[in-house]
Amino acid sequence: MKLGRNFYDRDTCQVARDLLGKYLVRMQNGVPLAVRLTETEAYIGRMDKACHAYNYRRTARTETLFAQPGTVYLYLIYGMHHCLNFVTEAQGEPAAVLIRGGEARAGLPLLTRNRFGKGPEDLSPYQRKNFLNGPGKLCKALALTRTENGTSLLGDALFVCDDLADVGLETPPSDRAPLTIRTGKRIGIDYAEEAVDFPWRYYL
DNA sequence: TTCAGGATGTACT
DNA sequence: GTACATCCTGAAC
Repeated sequence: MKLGRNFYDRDTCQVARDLLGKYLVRMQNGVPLAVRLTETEAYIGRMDKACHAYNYRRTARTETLFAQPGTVYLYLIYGMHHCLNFVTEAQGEPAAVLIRGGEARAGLPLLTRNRFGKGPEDLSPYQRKNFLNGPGKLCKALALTRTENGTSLLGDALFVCDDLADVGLETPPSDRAPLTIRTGKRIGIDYAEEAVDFPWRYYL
């Protein structure tokens, strides 16, 4: 079923871990796009120098991080890529999970069209391999931009669910195998001093 | 397969 | 003015 507010209203690392293997569903013009989540990272403002809202820093950009759990935090990075995050913990606690990677499960033709401007059958092996393995790539394939910043994950346009049957699709049996969750240091935050070593990256 | 370097716009100092 | 929770390309191996 669709994950509710209570799922996001928890410890951020726990949410990041629990999101692995779940399905992110995005409705684009009535077409369901579904991605199985395989890589996430936790960011916690109260003590994490890698977080945009470190030490409760409140600006126009970080305002979304203080919103209710289950809110979408979407920003532009390096002038050209978007990063999708799910706000966690109680309202007023700036924290979120960055969605770093996934695997396509539904809506493949539209996903590849968004990402590469062509159909699945026309992808090169390199494009197949590097399809959704990065936060910017995932946003491009799902057609997510800052327009979605501040929107809710509890609605019908963008949400996460346990099972593809919730969207009228079939969950592949291989997705039901037990998950092996790995952890490691987060990517691309070399500036974050002691937080560089926090093992807050989770992946299958 | 790996690596270096460039693209590009916004937030914040 | 500087830094940035990234991605792509082309060259070398």
